[in-house]
Amino acid sequence: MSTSEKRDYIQNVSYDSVIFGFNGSQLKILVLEYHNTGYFALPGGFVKMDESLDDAVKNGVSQRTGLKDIYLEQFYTFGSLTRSDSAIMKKILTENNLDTNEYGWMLGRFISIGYYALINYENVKLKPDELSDSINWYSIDELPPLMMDHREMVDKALEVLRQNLERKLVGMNLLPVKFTMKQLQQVYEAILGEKLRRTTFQRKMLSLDILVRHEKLFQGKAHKAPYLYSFK
Amino acid sequence: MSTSEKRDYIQNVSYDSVIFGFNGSQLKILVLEYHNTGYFALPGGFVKMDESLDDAVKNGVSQRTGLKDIYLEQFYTFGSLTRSDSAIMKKILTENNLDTNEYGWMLGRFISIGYYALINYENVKLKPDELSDSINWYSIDELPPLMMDHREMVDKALEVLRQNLERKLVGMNLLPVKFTMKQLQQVYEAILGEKLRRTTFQRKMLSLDILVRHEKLFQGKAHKAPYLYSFK
DNA sequence: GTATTATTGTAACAAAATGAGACAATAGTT
DNA sequence: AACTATTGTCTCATTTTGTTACAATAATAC
Repeated sequence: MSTSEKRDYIQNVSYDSVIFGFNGSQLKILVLEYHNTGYFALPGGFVKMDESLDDAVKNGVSQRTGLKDIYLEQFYTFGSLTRSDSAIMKKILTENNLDTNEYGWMLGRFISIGYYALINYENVKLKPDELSDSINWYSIDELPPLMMDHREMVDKALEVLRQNLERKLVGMNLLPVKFTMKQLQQVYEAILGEKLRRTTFQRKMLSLDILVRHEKLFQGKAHKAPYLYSFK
Repeated sequence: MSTSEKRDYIQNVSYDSVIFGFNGSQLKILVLEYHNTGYFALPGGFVKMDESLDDAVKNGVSQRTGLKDIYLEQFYTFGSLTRSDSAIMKKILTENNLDTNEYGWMLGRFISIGYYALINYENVKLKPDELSDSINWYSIDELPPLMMDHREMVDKALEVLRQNLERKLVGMNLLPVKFTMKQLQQVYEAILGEKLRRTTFQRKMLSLDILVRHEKLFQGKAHKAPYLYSFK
């Protein structure tokens, strides 16, 4: 980044992303850790003056995951005065040997737009950015302490995701193209945080008329092989 | 406004509000018209550097309606590049004899956070601001053409309001404290845009255990008087 | 007073959706 | 060939919702 870049971005506006993936049994999100600070945070970024908000988020999430065509939903905009913390940002800059004059604009108050992404866990190639040590998957019930209001963001993202689960088709973004009914049920259970009845779930899904049944999946187990399905 | 105020506001960020009221039969929203321009718009404003987003909206809506303790919900943040239109803003400034140098910051690209408000129609005392001719109620199905993306905002606000109708209690904000079952049903019908079955609606509402039944309301009509209810 | 009218509150039954359990089919193992 | 665990579907019970019916009024008309 160069000094001129300050003017390229909308001032005091950022975005943060809650990137959901599903490893087959648990719902996970991506969390990064800033160099030498112990600060864990959601992947975020800024919006260029000549770039739409959606594109800014899309590009940012793509860079970090190596994926294109990411399913994104805006879930809330965080605008309280107390959410920004200049001391935390200062430490992040200092530990990364960045000039706090040049990057002083990062210390101000930010309104941040939250997006969640649903991605296929297995296709991801994680790429830390310049400021961060690492970016890793964490189970949503085993998150490290997140800086500032990022924990609140995760909770809100999950709340909105749960609400959208009934209205929008979610599974297709977290699963491979072909999946078993059990896998689909596990996605629902992971998002809702509760067990569902197998027979009721299957009846419901089939009655929605959104699935195509394919060949069976032989898993080498000593029981009946399940069918594979895909979304219409 | 003075020149110094430019620095008091977050640049390139605005809010817009969809203020819903219910006149007894129709759902209405507040729309203002800018002086000498023919431009109809949603009430909006900017966010001061030392003010939370929620407070900015709360204050703005309060000033225009004369109400306190307004029920507000954030519904979406609009961040496309094409949504801002400097020609329209310029005309608004010119027709109000405002210097386009001093107020040039209003011509730029804005990310706008949408909130909807639910208020008791009857308590409102409307106050146009300095830039606008008038502020008036319009039925949601008889809106004038709105400038920029404000029509899209109304549609999105209504969509989110409908979704929230099942989850959150909405009637209390659009009705007087005590109301009849019929009035409550009319609010639901106005929001959902469809007729509901009287008996089913009544049974549902009573079974939710959220209403208190009070005395009857004698309307001077030749039929059984309905009970008044309030929310618990 | 008494019949009339329109609306309200609730009951009764039908239809649909969901919960819960049972069971046959079956892919691999013993 | 018997056994095991899981899947797909069926059945019946329970709950929720749709629909109709009807008694209980508050004012009006006579």
